[in-house]
Amino acid sequence: MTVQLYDTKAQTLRDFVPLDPGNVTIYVCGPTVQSGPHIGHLRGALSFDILRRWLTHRYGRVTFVRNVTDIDDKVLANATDGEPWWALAYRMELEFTRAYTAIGILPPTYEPRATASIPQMQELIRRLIEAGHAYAAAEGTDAAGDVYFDVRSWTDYGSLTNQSLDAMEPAADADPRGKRDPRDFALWKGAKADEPESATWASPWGPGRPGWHIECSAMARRYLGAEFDIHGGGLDLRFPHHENEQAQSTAAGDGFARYWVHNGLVTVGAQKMSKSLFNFVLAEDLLRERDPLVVRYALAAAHYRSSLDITASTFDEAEAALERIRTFLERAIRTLRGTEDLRMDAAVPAAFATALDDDLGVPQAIAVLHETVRDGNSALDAGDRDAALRAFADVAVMTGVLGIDPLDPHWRSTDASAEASALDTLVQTMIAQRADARAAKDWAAADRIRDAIAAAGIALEDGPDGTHWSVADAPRPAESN
RNA sequence: GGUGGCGUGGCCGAGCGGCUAGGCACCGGCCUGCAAAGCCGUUUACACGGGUUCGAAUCCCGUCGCCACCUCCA
Repeated sequence: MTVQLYDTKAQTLRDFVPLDPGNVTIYVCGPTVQSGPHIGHLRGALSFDILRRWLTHRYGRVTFVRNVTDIDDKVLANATDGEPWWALAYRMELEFTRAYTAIGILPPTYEPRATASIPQMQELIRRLIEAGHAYAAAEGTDAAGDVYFDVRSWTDYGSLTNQSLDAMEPAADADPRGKRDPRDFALWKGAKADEPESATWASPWGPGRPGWHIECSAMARRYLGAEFDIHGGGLDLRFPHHENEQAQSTAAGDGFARYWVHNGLVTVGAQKMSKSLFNFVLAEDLLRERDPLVVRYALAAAHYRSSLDITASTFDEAEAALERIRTFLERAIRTLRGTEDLRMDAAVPAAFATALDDDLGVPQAIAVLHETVRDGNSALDAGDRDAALRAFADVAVMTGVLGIDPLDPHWRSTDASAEASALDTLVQTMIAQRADARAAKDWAAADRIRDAIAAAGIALEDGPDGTHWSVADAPRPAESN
């Protein structure tokens, strides 16, 4: 009954034992807000959203931190045409939030911006220098003002990704820039003449800005403490980012992350997305074309550690599977209407819990979900109200945990209750006319009415309890909130 | 060169030594005025070659192919 997680550092499945079972702590690397979100960002954030939901289900309380990297080389480089870097960063941050929200990713407990924790970063650097694991570049070199982490001083360096310094690809001799070792990385970057003053902070080592890696170390410590349970991020962040984070924090004396969890990458045509290959799928485009719930389902359906290849039918299949779930829920509600506590507070089915406990086995959990849907449909066919009610409650609680409940108001397109009501009246009238035609065995007239309704994108279903309609192919706005 | 991962039926995608994963698609049946939805059933597997075992998709060895990281990247 314990949760197991694959720890990428240990390279094995480990029993998850939180420091404090009353408050599980998770830090996930958030986006560098240099440009808009793509489907890979969504997949990564979604993986940890589901992990967070499941651990919340298991432990009751999870403190979940996902940062915003709003100062970085790329942010400065991408700010052009008179737009200040900080304006770009905020504009992109809003895009990320919008996309995350659209697919039902819950807001983090805290969402710190890097620029709001500069003192904490400086403090960490100060401790590293004091401990002899960091040094300021020599005066007079073109690296003056920089502070570097001394990788040779920390024998544990490389332990996260199982690499030895000597085996690493030699950094093409390179310009040592006053480094003791070419692999030493910047903790603090001295201000450059061509960089805006607004991106410069005073420090004991002169004006400058923090290096990328120190940002996460400092924010994790600030919001979760010197030691916390889970550190997450994309597989591509393992090296150098996470390796460096771990080196900094542990060299400074912090316990840091106890479990490292990494999500697999999204590929398109079996290749990693890259701008040079023109195979980038931007969240904005995707969410304009697809129901956000379908996007969520499709991105969640594969195991979080496997790479997910996007093909032409990826989202069509997700949509069909969701439709099956939705149809069952709606059918059950119609049939079981009047039953007390339709959405009873059911515990999740054991098989479902077992699947998620096993390294967040969402694919198997979804298999349990679909089996329950089938059982529920069978029960409805057989008129077994108790069994149907049980299945309904199970499906509701399972889709709730996964955040894919089709009936959740979150997925409803913009408030259209008045329109929906008007439409219902209209369609009900036509259904009644069709019923008359059918009663008179005037099949031609009945089919004409059904065709007319179908032309409007509305599907009819004849059941023992009457005819029901649903919008067959609902276009949804990109922003549902 | 170093460190990891992957190769399952028409497609997606589980599987961690023996018992049907699941979804989509296809075909047959039930239901229906016809459909739709739903239910039942059938079909197509484990890259290749060895080995271990009573038994392997699952463990071991080898071969081939693919991917990621070692440089900014979820």
